[in-house]
Amino acid sequence: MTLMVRLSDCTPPGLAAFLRSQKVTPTAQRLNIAQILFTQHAHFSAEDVFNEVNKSDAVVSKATVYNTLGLFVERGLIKKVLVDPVKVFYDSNVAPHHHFYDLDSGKIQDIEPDQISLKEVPDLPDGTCLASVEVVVRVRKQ
Amino acid sequence: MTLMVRLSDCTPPGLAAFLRSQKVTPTAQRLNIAQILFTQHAHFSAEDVFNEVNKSDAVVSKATVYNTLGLFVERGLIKKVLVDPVKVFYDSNVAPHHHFYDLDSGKIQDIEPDQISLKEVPDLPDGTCLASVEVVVRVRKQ
DNA sequence: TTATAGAGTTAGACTTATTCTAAGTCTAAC
DNA sequence: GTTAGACTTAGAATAAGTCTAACTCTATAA
Repeated sequence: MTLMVRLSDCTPPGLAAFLRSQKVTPTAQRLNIAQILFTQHAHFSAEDVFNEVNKSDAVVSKATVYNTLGLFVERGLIKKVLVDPVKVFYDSNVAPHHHFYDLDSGKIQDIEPDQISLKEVPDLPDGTCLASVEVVVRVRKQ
Repeated sequence: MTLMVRLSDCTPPGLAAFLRSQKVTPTAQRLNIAQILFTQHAHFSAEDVFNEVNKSDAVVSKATVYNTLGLFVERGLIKKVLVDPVKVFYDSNVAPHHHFYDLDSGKIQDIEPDQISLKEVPDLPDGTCLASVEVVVRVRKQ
């Protein structure tokens, strides 16, 4: 269930098998979206995915794009990245890593996990368990 | 210009002097908003500030709330906190620290700086300089 | 003081990301 | 093949945040 496994076969049948293995019914729309997400490392907004998936002949509605991204997040196939105050990005790299966010260009870049790491994880608030640790390094021109 | 200095005098004249020292003209609306932000440690959404400031007799418009929060961020008096996918929070604690975000309740909590810290800052992308480093530890019930 | 320029504020319209709704379509299990 | 329920859809709805254009205040100079 790592990124490598997913990327090993990005043909429609390969993606369909992968989705099935994740208990996701592989519909035509989901395959189109999966193809976009899993054949390249990038950070997509919902709008990016919508534009990309509808660039060719395929037509997938906005609602389905949001539904599918939400489902994939729920299944752990992609991760939400909250770096921009106005929209959510989605990252098909679910391995532990962090992000640069360029305030001027709005571009997101991965920070490799060995490039940054926490000295210690703080004591969590009572009655809670860890969900994720996200580091965002904001940079600007110059 | 630390939090301590600011909190030492939260009377209207004290706040007015503080704003003036930060090159911010102390209007009635800004004083009302500053009072809310600087007399307690908390994380406010724009809506929180709007409700709080209009709870008593004062009436401050939504536009002014957004303008003022933006101005205070620009002047470094408060910080934006991006932890929630749908709205921005503002933190009157500008000292270096990080945040817990409870996915179930939506509550934000400070992580003291000695509780977490980075082993090393990664090499920044070419042509950029550091703006900020933000760590968000997401937790959930249990 | 008072006049004035420009900074600040306002209501409400607007924009934009995201969610909802209700009706139609597909999938898969029998 | 039927069928129940999962999936998709267009478009309406929601909600955070921004914009506009008119009005009001602040503070500086005379």
